[in-house]
Amino acid sequence: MDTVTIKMLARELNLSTAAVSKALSDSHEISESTKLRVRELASKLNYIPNAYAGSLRRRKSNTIAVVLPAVADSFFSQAINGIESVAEKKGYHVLIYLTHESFAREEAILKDFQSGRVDGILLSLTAETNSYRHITGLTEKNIAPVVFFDRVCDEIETAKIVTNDFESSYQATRHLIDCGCRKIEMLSISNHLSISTQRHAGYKQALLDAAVSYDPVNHLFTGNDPASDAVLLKQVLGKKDRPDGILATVEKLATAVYMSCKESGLVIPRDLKIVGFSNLSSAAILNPSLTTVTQPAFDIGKAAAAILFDVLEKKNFNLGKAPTVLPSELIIRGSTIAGN
Amino acid sequence: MDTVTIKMLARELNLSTAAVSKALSDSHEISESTKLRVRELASKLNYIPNAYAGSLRRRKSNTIAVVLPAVADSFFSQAINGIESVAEKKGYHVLIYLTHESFAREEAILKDFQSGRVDGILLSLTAETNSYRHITGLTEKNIAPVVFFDRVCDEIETAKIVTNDFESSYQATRHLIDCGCRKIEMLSISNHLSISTQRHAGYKQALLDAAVSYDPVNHLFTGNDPASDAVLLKQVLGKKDRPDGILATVEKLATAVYMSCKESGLVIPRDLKIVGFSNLSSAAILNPSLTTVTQPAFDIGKAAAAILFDVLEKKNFNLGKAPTVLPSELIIRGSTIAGN
DNA sequence: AAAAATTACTTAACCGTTTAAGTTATAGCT
DNA sequence: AGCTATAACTTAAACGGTTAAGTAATTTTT
Repeated sequence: MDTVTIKMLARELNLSTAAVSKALSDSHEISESTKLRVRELASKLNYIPNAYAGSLRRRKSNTIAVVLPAVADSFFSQAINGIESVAEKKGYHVLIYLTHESFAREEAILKDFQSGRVDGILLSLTAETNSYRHITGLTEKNIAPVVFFDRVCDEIETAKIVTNDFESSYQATRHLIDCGCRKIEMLSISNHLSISTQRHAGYKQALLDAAVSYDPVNHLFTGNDPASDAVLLKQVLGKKDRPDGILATVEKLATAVYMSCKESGLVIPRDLKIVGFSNLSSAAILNPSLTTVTQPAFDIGKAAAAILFDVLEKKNFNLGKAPTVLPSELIIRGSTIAGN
Repeated sequence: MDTVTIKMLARELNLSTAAVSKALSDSHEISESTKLRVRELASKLNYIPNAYAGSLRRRKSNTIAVVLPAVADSFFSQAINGIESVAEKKGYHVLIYLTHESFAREEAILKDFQSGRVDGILLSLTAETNSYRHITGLTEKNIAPVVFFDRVCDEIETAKIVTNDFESSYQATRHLIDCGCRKIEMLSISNHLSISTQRHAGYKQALLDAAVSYDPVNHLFTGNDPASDAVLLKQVLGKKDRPDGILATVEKLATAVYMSCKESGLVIPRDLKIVGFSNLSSAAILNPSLTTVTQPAFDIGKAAAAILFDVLEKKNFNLGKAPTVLPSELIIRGSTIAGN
C-alpha cells in the first residue's frame, strides 16, 4: 500500500501536516497561495484522506447502518433504494445488516454499534423482537440516533416512518366485502410486530362496520417453511365452509394462494377473491392480475433517511414521537374483480 | 458519548493500556489471572473496542464493499444475500454502493476506496463501463483485491464468478427452436457487458446449429424508460413478419412482453413463445407461467465472497484468471409449452 | 513610534487502539 | 552465588489525521 498521506504532502511542500490539513479544509488560517500549492499537489498525487484516521479524530464516521430482516424482498429492496438515494447525496456510506428475522442477530448487530462504527441507524424490526433493551441501550448512551421504518415499536420514543397499515387493511377488507365476500380469511406470519396488529385491527374493524361476522378462527398464521404453509393453505381452502376472500398480508403468501387454487381447481376471482400486500411489479401480469396493497417502499426509505440526516446534522436527539405516515395504495386488479 | 475505552479499563485495574489490550487479545505475555480480571471488568462495563482506532492501527477494516447497479432486482438482491451470508460468518461488515448503471458513479465509488475504507471489493459492472482504469488503479496500488461477479470484464486478471451465459442462452434458444419457433427475437439492454455478448453469441450459435437463419435485425436493444420500451416492443410484435419466439435477456422485459401481448391480443404460447432470464419467484404463477433461465444468484454472491475472503486471509493477490462458472437452469414452463 | 491586531503558519496534543522495545522480578541452571 | 531465561508487565511510538494553543512576522491602529 503505497498510499499517499498528509505527511508526504507536508514534507514535499515544506509545510507542517497541520498546515496541509487546514489548507485542504479551506481554513482561513492558510493563505490562498499555499492552499493552491497544497491542492495542486494533492490532486496530482491523488491524495485521498484515510477514512479511519479522520473518523477516529472527529468521532464521526459518515456512515449509517441499515438493519432489516431481508434484502431479497421487494419492499425492503425498494426501501434500501430510497435510503441510498439520500445517503449518496449526503456523502454517507451505507452498511447493510440482515437479521433474517432473528432477534439474537438483531441484538448482536446493535451491540456492535457501540464501537462507534456508525453515526446513525435505520431499523426495521424482526418478527421475533418483543424486547427493546438492545435499542434503548444505544439511544440512552447517545451512541447513535435510531430511526425506525415500517416495522416500528411503540415502546421507543424516536422518529418512525410507517405506512397506514390500519387504513389500508381496512380498505382492502372493505373492498373484498364490496365484492361480495362474506367469509374473509386473513393470512399473517406470526410475530410481535405493530404492523401486524394494525393490519389485523383494520381487517376486524372493516368487518364490524359492514356487519360481517368476525371470527378469530379465520386468521391463519404461517411460518417460515413454504411447504408446511402450503399444507395449511390447502386445509383452509379445502374445508366445506371455505373462505370466499383472502387478505394476504405477506407477499409470498399471495403466491402460495395462487398455487393452491391452481391445484385445487378454485378459480380466482370467481370462487375466491384475493388482495395481497405486495410491491411486486409482476402483480399486474399474474393471472388473474393481483389486487394489491402497494406500499410506498422507496419513499419510506427515503423519508427515514432524510429524518436521520436531519438529526445528524443538527445533533438533535429529540425526535418527535408521532410517526410519519405515508399512505399505501389499494390497486384493484383481476383477483377481486373479473375482467380487470 | 460515555463510551468505555481501554484507557478506563487500564486505570480501573492499575494496568497499562498495553496490558489490557494484550489481555483482551489473549496474549501469552499476560498472566491468566490478569486476563481474567480484565475480561471480567470488560464484560461488566460492556467494553466494545472502537472500530476505527483498531482499523487505523492495524490497517484493516474488516469491511468489504459491494458495488452493483441496483438492489431492487431479484438477481442482485439474492446475490447480496449470498454475500452477506458469508460476510456474517467471517465477522465482516458490508458496505453497499449502487451505481444505477452510471459509469461516473462507479468511478467515484471506487476512487473513494483509496481511503482504505474497505479490505476488499465485490464488483458487478455498470452497463456503461467500457474502460477499466478506475479498477486497475486499485489493484495496482494494492489498495484492495477486487472480485467480479456476474458482470465481469475480460481485461482484468482477477477472480470472477459468472454463470454460463453462452450455454444457457444457447439452450434457451434451442428450446424455442424445438418448440417450433423460426423467428426468434432477442431483447437486450444496450451495454458493453460481457454477459450480453455471451448471451448473444449463444443465441446466434443455436440458430446456426439448427440451420435457422440469423438476422441481426432481430435483436432489439431497449433503454431505461419503460414507456418507450413498450412502444418499441409494440412495433416489433405488431409488424406483419412478427417474431414467433422471444428471448428476453433482461428480467423486466419479460413483463413488458406479457403486457404487450395482453394489449395486442397475442396469445402466449400459441402465437408467441417466450423465455426470460429471470429470478422472480412469481414466474411460476404468471399466466402462462414463464419459462425462465434462472441464475444461481445466491450462490454467485456466496462464491464471490468466499473467494474474496480466501484472498484476504492469505494476503494473496494472485487471483487465478479462469472465471468460476456456476450454471444457470432452464426451467420450462407454460410460456413455451402449452399446458405447463 | 509603540501597542494591538492580524496573518500565516508551527508545535504538540489528541482520537483509541496495537505493538515493538524496554524493564523488572522471579525462576532455573551450573 | 552468579548468570541466563522467562514471565509479566510498562513505556513509548505508531496508525493518519484534526485542532487547540503558541509564535514570528507583518499590518493596522492610535
